[in-house]
Amino acid sequence: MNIGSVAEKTGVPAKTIRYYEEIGLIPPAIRAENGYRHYGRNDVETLRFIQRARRLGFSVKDVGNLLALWRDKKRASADVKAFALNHIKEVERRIAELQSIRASLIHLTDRCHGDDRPDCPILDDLAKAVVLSQ
Amino acid sequence: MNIGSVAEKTGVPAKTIRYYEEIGLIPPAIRAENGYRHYGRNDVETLRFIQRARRLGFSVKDVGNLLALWRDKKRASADVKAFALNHIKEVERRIAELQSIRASLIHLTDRCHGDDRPDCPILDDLAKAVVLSQ
DNA sequence: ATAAGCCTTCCAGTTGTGGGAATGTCAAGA
DNA sequence: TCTTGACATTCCCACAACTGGAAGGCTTAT
Repeated sequence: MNIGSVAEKTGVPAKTIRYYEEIGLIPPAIRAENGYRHYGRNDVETLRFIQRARRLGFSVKDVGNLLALWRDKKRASADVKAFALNHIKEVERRIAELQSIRASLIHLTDRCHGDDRPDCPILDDLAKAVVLSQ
Repeated sequence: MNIGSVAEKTGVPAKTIRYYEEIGLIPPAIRAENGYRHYGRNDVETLRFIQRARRLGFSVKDVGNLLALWRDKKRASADVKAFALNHIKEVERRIAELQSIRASLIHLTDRCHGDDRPDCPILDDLAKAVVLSQ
């Protein structure tokens, strides 16, 4: 299978597959006579794994660790779980931060009448005050 | 005031102030005889504005637009409000995405017993299945 | 004189791709 | 057979928003 077919099957763009190879996330592909990269089923499976983990917000580096755990058939499931729980904590931190930002923004916009007049508490507060800060 | 004092007063690192100048977010600072950048109260105020807007998740480009709105004393408050509401929508999209990711991760970890045994639904699902997908 | 603590510019690295150029290869149709 | 289109290759640049570091200049105090 050429890189284009793999890209189609996995949803990972060809360019990204080459990048993953370059940074060592996946091993170098076997080359055909013409120099084209050649892939098999395992490669597709691996790239799907990577794609799903990426969609779950794991960094590429994290995905590397997950792949290592995946390949190590003897690791304790506790290790994997700890890793995932850690990532959940990180996601929750980001959610909390965004929610705090959202609250501040809503506070600002609520007090802005939003008509033709120029005075606007949003900019006033950005300029002068601390907005809903701790 | 030298760049270091401004950095201290505003919380924006000196390096970042130079960067903002370079990309045109703030105008080039006046230089003293010795080539040092020199700042006044307005500059501090502007950088505080920028800092607050950045903390509210506005991109640097967005901050540029906010600064323009801020300086244009005659713009309608509706313009500013629309801008902010738009940003709220964007923040809410990001929150929703993260919450969906979080739900998937929790679904995975809940089914992983997390002990010494090697079998782990987290990796199994990443490898084989579509996780809580639409 | 020298040391510390500022300041300056410039260059490179970060994360995870995407775009595009220049070039090579393959399969199919006129 | 020649050409055309759709692939593939490598290489380098760009993005966002900084951050770090090197190499050097200025100021002030000791």
